[in-house]
Amino acid sequence: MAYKLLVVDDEWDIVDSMRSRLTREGFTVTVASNGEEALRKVKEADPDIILLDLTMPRMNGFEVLREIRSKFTDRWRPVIIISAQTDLAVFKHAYSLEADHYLTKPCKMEDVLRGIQTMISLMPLRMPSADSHAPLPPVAEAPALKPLTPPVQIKEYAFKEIEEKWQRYWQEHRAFKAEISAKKKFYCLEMFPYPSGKIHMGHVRNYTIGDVYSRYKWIQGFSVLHPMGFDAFGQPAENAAIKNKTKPDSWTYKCIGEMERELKRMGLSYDWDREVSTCDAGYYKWNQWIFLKMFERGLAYKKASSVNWCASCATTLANEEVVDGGCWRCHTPVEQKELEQWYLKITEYKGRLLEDLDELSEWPERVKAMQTNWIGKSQGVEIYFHTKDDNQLIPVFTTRPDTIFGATYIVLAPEHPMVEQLIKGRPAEQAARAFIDKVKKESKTVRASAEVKKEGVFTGALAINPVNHEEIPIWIADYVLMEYGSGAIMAVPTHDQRDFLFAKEHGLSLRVVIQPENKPALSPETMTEAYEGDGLQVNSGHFNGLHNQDAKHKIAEWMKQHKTGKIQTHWRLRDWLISRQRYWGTPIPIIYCEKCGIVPVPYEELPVKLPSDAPFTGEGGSPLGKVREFVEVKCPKCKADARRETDTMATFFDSSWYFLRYCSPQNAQLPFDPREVKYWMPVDQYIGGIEHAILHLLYSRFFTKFFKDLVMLEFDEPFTNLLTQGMVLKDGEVMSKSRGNIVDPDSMIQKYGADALRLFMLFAAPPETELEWDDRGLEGSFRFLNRVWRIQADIKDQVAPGVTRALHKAIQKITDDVENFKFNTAIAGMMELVNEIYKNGADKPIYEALLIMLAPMVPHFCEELWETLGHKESIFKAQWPVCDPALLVEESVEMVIQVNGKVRSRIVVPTDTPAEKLKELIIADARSQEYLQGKPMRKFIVVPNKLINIVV
RNA sequence: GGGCGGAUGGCGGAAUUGGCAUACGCGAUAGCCUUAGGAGCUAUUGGGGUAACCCUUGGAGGUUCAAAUCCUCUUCCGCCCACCA
Repeated sequence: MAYKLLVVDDEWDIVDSMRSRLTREGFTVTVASNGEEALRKVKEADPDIILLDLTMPRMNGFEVLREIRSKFTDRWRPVIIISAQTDLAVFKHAYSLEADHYLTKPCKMEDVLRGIQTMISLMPLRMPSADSHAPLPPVAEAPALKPLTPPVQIKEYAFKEIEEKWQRYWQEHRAFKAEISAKKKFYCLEMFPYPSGKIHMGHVRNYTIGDVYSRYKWIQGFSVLHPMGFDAFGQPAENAAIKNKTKPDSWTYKCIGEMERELKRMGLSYDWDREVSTCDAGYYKWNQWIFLKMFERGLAYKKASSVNWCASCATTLANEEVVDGGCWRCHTPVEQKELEQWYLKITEYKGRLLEDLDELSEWPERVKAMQTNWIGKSQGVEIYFHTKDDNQLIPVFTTRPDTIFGATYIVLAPEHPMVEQLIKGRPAEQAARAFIDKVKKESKTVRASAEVKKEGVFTGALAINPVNHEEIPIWIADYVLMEYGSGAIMAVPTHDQRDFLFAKEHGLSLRVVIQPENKPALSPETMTEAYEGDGLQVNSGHFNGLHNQDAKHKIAEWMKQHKTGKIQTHWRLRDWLISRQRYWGTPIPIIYCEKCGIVPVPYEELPVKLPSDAPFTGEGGSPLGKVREFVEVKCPKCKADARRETDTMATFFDSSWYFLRYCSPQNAQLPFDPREVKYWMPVDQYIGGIEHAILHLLYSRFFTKFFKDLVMLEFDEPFTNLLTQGMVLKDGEVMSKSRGNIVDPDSMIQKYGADALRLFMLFAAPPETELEWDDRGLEGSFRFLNRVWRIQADIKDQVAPGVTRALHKAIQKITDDVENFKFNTAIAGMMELVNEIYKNGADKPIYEALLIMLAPMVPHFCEELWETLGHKESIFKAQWPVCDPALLVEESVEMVIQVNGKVRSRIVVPTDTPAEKLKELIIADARSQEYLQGKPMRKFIVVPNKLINIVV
């Protein structure tokens, strides 16, 4: 039986070593690093023996022991105290609390094991006795525990001091100040964070990747712009305001401060002088400026649309705030409410947004595919159906005009404007109205998520199919959306799965109009699902026999001629709703006047500032609407009493142009200085999560094109290269609070230093793929740094030529890998070089070259060693090592000899030995001959300096 | 349902794009060393077999002198979008 041990100590390294050693001895080991955790673990893991340290923060060992003795009395649980306390009073007190054994730190592992063995041997003798349930006898007051001298510095390099030292150095020397110069520029940008106050592993990964690349560019001699800022508007600040009675601005700035500190502890090479926060009036002023420019050009406009509305909170809800059809805060059922809202006419740029994707050769294909789908250009035909009774037009959009002869009914969305007149006075009116009301009540999310079941009602009206003049019924169904196409479809149940299901459900007729080739013929009676593939036209009048792909065009053409339809391009992209009925965002700079209507705030009055004293109750609509001084204004045109817009902008607006603001963050005349932008833009490398593949990137592209149209920019696309980094997982799952599997970056920095953390993040996986968090892996990175650290103690004057060759091979590989973001293999290359150095030694130039290549990844560490080696300037002023191809050439190579594709032998030959010579050598090679056995060679294939394959 | 991407040792991942599968790291095993312990150093580590040798990149087939890589079929997984007409 494996005994279960619980080891409790606040010193992580002791706990860890005990765990590994005791596990090796065959025990099941649970660990805890503080008293509270220990008690929880006693309950969960039910340990047989407990090893307990006395001095721990918050709850000391005495208290833990007391708790264990009073709460866990079901059986005897030996407790071994392992403590550095040598005071007799402490010793006595521990025993008075029924400790079973006391070991003084530092102690030998053998003593620990012996102690455990003794406890095990005693176990059968010590059953729970009656008096163990009795309350503990009163004991003398616990003696004070002496604070322990901190454990000896076990780290071989003092990362803490080193990291602080160099962070200070970079700050004081403005080491990463971006400046316009004659040098080639490089703009490296990572998506700026929402200032939640704490960084998470995703940030660490994102920013480390960007940091390595920009530091690499620094060393390469580029003029680098590497800025950081905060996407600081948004709901969490408002929620915090309601909950904690704070103000959104002070809460946000506090979070920014905390986040900044954490980012700085990562040692990131930002030009902090260019920091931007979108909630600064100096920033959002330009949001308003841009909005007005768009308004002038008719790109910002107002239109009614339905929103999720909570009647009890009197507020709008984002889709994410609708939980099970109810308000996330008060669970009141969510309704759809029509509100006048501001939109941006992004659809005006749809063609350019689609076409210019071709320019983006360095973007991941999948991001481009996602954008293409989002814009959703599709070619089709708008077919004109008419009602039978009063000849009213019902246009219907389809991408499958080839199936028109199979249309056996048409379906309107419940919101379709013609529904009312169609049902009026018909027998089905009652049922139809009930159905429409039911659908209207459902929020969009509910309606979209309702799977499979397709509900609908017959209007009682008929329509005429324009190609064959057939009379077909008009239905209303929830599976047709008003937002897409014309809000009406022709239904072809045989060739569209949704129509098929609906027709079967409601007993509507089916007709096959496309027969697949080389497959059994379809018939409506036997079909179990729609056939959506290609085939030959049947039941299609004079189009019979055509392939449906040809018929598509012929039928469209025919309808155009007979004016029964028109060829139409349809786009999925909608205009962008930017109104938010919230406080913590950019106020939309608009004034409503009874006489003059919608009046823009004059430019010279910008910014329209957020009032700082808005009330936060979470109820009764936007807090802005309750601030009289804000709402009540004079009309800029006629000076009459007027009302200010209380909606604010969606935060996506803020982030659609921040990369331009970084070029001249202080500029008071314009959103960005054209001279600076001309030098720095476009962004050479953009790095961020895939979750922004659609909206943020699309909006940024839209803004860029808009600025180009204002002649403020000369380029079409803002981001030349895009890298979408993968997520950080723990145990195969995304790290999240709800899963409780968060690993806090800051605590890892405490333990191993920022450099080790950075190194691990880069080494564990390529940037694009998911990264599985692994404590052990981080330790491995830390170990590697220590290995490199120790080389300094043993630098040779001369080394074997093999080491120099290894260096140059490494330079070639690492340079190529870093350039292409293959950091994991770049680090593997460095590890190989270090292994070589451990075998054969290194001289100073080799060590220095290694440090320079390592510097972008572990900057503090390399700066420190660089200084130790006697350099006065930062390592980032050094030259990136260059590979000398002449040194790569080896005099001899080992070649693999294959016989019939299987490795049978190897020979060492001079480099570039010709094939003829190789043949001779093989005839002389005994091992090869064994396999050839005098059989004639049919083929003799040579891959130079690598491999020979002989076919017999 | 549509689109994109995956599947390689006990684990994270390599493989110059068709040329020695498993680099590098983690974990594991043994030894050395010294320390209370950790750390460090050295060696071994895909599976089977005493060995020669055989097998192995989710599965089945194919192309090729040669396949993780190309082709066909198939299974499973992940992400994004989606009653999109």
